[in-house]
Amino acid sequence: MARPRSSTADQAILAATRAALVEVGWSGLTMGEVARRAGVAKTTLYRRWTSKSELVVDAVAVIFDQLALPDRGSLADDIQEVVASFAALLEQPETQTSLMAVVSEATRDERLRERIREALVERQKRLVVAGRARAQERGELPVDQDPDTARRHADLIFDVIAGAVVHRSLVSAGPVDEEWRTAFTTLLLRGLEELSGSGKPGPDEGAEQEG
Amino acid sequence: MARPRSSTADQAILAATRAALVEVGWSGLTMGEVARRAGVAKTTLYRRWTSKSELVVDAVAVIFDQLALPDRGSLADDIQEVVASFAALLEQPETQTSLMAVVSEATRDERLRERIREALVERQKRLVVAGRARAQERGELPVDQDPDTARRHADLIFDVIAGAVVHRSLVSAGPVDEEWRTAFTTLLLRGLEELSGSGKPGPDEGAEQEG
Amino acid sequence: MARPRSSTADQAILAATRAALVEVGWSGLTMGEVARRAGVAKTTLYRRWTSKSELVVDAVAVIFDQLALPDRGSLADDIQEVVASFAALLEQPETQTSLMAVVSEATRDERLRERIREALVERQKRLVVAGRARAQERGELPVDQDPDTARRHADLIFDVIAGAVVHRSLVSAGPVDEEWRTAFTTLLLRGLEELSGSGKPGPDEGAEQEG
Amino acid sequence: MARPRSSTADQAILAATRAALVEVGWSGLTMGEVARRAGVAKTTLYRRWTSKSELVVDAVAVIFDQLALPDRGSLADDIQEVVASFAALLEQPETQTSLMAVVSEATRDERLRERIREALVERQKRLVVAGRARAQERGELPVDQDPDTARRHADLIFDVIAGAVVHRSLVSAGPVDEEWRTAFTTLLLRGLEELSGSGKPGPDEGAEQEG
DNA sequence: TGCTAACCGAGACGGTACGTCCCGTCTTGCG
DNA sequence: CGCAAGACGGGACGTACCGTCTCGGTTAGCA
Repeated sequence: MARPRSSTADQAILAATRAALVEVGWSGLTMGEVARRAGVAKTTLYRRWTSKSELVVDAVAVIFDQLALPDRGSLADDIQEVVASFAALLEQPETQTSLMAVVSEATRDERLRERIREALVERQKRLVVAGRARAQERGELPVDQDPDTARRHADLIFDVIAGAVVHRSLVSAGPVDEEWRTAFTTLLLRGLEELSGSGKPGPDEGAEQEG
Repeated sequence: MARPRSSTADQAILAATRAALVEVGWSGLTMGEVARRAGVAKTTLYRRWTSKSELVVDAVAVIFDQLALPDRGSLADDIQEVVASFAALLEQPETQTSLMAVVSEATRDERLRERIREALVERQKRLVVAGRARAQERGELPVDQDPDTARRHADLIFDVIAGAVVHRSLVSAGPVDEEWRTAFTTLLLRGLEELSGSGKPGPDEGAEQEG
Repeated sequence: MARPRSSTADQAILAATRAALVEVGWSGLTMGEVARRAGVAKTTLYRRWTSKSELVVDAVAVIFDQLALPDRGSLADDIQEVVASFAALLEQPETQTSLMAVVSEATRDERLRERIREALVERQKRLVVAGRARAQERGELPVDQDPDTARRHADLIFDVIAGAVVHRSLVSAGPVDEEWRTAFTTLLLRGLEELSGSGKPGPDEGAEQEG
Repeated sequence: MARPRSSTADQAILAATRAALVEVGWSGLTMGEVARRAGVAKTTLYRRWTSKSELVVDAVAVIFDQLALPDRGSLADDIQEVVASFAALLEQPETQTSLMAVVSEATRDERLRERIREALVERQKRLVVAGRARAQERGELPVDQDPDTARRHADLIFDVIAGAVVHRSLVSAGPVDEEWRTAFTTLLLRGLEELSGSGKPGPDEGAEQEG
């Protein structure tokens, strides 16, 4: 009956949020400033997002959607690739701050936790699923017997990869360089085989493509 | 020549910070409230810590110092143990929020990053070092040839364990239960052997592997 | 276009200021306390008055507006009257302190000086103007020839009366009693005639003095 | 028995106070800053003066002691002279601010009021006494019959002169220029004659309205 | 095609916490 | 044992944002 909400405003707000994040970071980001940049009233902003955190989750989600998994020919190379591109994303200051800050807020806010799962975790888990499928096609990993186990393994692998990279770059504050990526991939690769192989031997040469 | 700083005040402030964190959480924590609880003037507080973040790093560090690594007889059990106790720490809401918030702030603050490395990362890395040494004594892992490589491996393992557990519980928001711990340990264990073995199969798996 | 400022708040703030002045005096007066009493946020207060001084000028101005000049039948009596009522105002401790403190601040603040001129000086000069007009009607003083000279004389008379009374009661700390008022009026009255008469002898002293 | 107080410190403190007053004014003046400039501990300062006000009264008193009354040959010229030199003093910003601020504080502090009377009022009243004496010698004013009346007249004159000049320059914020001084002197001179007109009835009794 | 309700921008509002400044007092160790 | 140095508990400052609440002015969709 009455006037509908302007969708132009939504886009302007998210764009303004990203722009402001780059310039002033999470803690310097204020609702008032986002509103000002978007040429929008604070009221309008609060009508759509109840907090800075929710706004930032939505604004940041699209950045992670840029991640892709080009086929590099082997599982090892695919892992190295995704680790490298994820680390590259985390080098952008606004991604770092936003991600951690939002996670921090979420520890006290179930609603926000849910939004993070939807907008970030589940969306990026696709990379793991794709990588595993590809490795299975190549015969590098055994084909899943049980879809439930498959999902649990994918979850674990996602947490190990994302967790290790984030911890390395943000907490330990060390570089995610060639050397680190190689060592990490080595560690992960054998672990993966073991996990998937359920007791089968896994010398990385020897019976390599033996299945 | 002048009056020295009161170490009583330091203790009172850190204790007050921990107490307040439990009650009101990170975002509810204010410098004024900490000062009030500690029976101290705000100025005294700012004379020692320039921000809420630095204060919380120091206050939280002692909580992590409680982590220990009792000898469970095998590397696998030791890993399971440390994962379980680390996860238990992360179940306390104030630990969760504080840790992530502080990491988030640190992305824009080198000084804070350094304090985190000193007070948290380097201090807890001792668990990995101890676990590896013990496994080497038991013959579960080959003895280090090169101290530098040893350190890099310890760093990697620390990031993988801490990162995976944190990501699992805080980002993916899944439980760190018996099942997850077992799967994670399996993954990690084989990866470790591979990493340490420099191509050689682990000593006690030798026969098994080669069949 | 936006919400207009609440005039209710203005009134509440000025009233709270006066009330607080009576209770705690100038130096005990804080912006925070005024805001609390007025049921108003500090920001609202600072939006209108940039300092305690400006606020107090406005709050005190209305007290001085109570001054009136009832017709006592002669210039001498009118002067005695205004001196007495002005001195009575200055006996109130909050008027004393506020007035002097504000003048003191104004010596370093042109903006405040202007506000004092507007809110106090110009407003109260009306008493002098009215008194002179009445005296001229009565024939006690010659009618002004030149409006500019008239204004300068009024200014001078105002400074002499206000200055002498303030100095007497606040600096010399002596009483502005009947005796002092009579002596002061005597002094002022003859001076006035001389000033206004532009060389003409005063009506009742002429022969006496020259003789 | 114990070590005596350093009198050097006293001089250094008063000098530092005057220097600081010139630079930062009354409101910018802090005990800590005075101590720092004087190379003295705050403790030492508080041992001698209990408040900023008392310190400033003592520091400012010596400035007023510079006032002198050279003989200009006539009462009118002497008055013009003292008004001019007093106004010149009041043009120095630190004198203005300090004087008014101290008077303001004094309205709530009898001890300070007494110190002002001693250090400023009584000391400068000498100018009036000297001027009257000189005028009486010249025959411009009748010789005093009663010392008590003489004192009261001197007090009144002092309040009128000091009050008018202070009010003119600090409250009305007008210039104490040649024109103003002349008008003021005219007013005062005739008033003085009338006031001194010994034994004669006051103008508002006796021959009040033409008689 | 005009009514009218929901939308919009602007920004004032009552609040909370901030980090700073200065207060006046209290150690501490040098001379 | 007086002093400088400066740490201490305390209180107010003026600012920055918060999230809510008027304000008029502006659409959009039903009548």
